[in-house]
Amino acid sequence: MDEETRVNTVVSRLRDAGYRITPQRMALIEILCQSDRHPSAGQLHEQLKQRFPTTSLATVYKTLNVLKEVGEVMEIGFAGSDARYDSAHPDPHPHLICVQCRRIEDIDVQQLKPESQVEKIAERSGYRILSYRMDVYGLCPRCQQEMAESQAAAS
Amino acid sequence: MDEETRVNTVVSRLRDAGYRITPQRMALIEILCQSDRHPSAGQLHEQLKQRFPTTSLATVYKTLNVLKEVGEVMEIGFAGSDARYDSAHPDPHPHLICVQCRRIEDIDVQQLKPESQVEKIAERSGYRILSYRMDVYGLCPRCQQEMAESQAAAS
DNA sequence: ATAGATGCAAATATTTTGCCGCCTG
DNA sequence: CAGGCGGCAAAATATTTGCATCTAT
Repeated sequence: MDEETRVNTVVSRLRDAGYRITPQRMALIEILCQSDRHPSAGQLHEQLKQRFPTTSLATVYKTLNVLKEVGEVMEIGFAGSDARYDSAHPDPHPHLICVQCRRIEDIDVQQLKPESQVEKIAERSGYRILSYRMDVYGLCPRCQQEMAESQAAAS
Repeated sequence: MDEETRVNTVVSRLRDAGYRITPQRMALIEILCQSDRHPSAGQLHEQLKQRFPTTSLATVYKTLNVLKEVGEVMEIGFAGSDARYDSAHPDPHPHLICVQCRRIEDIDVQQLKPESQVEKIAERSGYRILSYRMDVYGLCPRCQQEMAESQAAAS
């Protein structure tokens, strides 16, 4: 799905749920769909202010909550850090997170099939499974290299 | 590993890292190892105050950070909510989380083998994988039943 | 026209930090 | 007895809420 189609999908979903499409919301949706990083509310606010300088952070949070409600953004929460948002790929999928530079990448689901495993869990636990989350933590190639270089310099 | 052994392991790890074993820390470690729930800092503080009424929440956080540092507690963070801690099972393992009552259960790793999948990710991404996290969200049997009953009453 | 949205500020919630007196090792 | 630790309060961070004004439908 290309970016424009994705934006239209989100807009329709909002409208159908009875929400208004304001310029600020429109802009936020576009920003969300453009970014393949996984921005925080603050980062989204910074970008939004470039187009609407008076926009408040509260509006960003309110809009994000609305988008969560209609299922068009996924929120990824971490302890001691702010939450990250992903609208380009609202369906559950695993993330690869660099513990050094905080970069968050999507993992190609082709590589990993958690769904079949999740079903097994449902059967044995009696839970009705709604979604899942999988994060893999590590050092990205860039940070590995930087650490190797700084170690070499120190010795 | 039984609870007493686990407590001793944590205590040794702290001592070896040069940290002191104070009565408050001892008590917190015991509380952590006893609970199979996944308590928050506030809940731990409540329990700790039963034995040491003057204990402050700051001390709980400081001790938890020390324990994280030596790798003897795992912190599980959520957006918009407080972090939960798990010392009984510090190795990475999946969690089953009820979105209604916030209960967090451990998933028997026998049911699920994320490690093999995680290795595949390492190969293809160039990341050095350090750990992973997997959460499955759903409704626990109890909450399913409660929802069914309240719906029946409403109709 | 009007229900709902924005933006500002203040409130909440969670976690961290500074400082001082106390206690463990 | 010395440096680390506990406790208190204040700060820092992240998110939500109240309210007056404005606007999309």
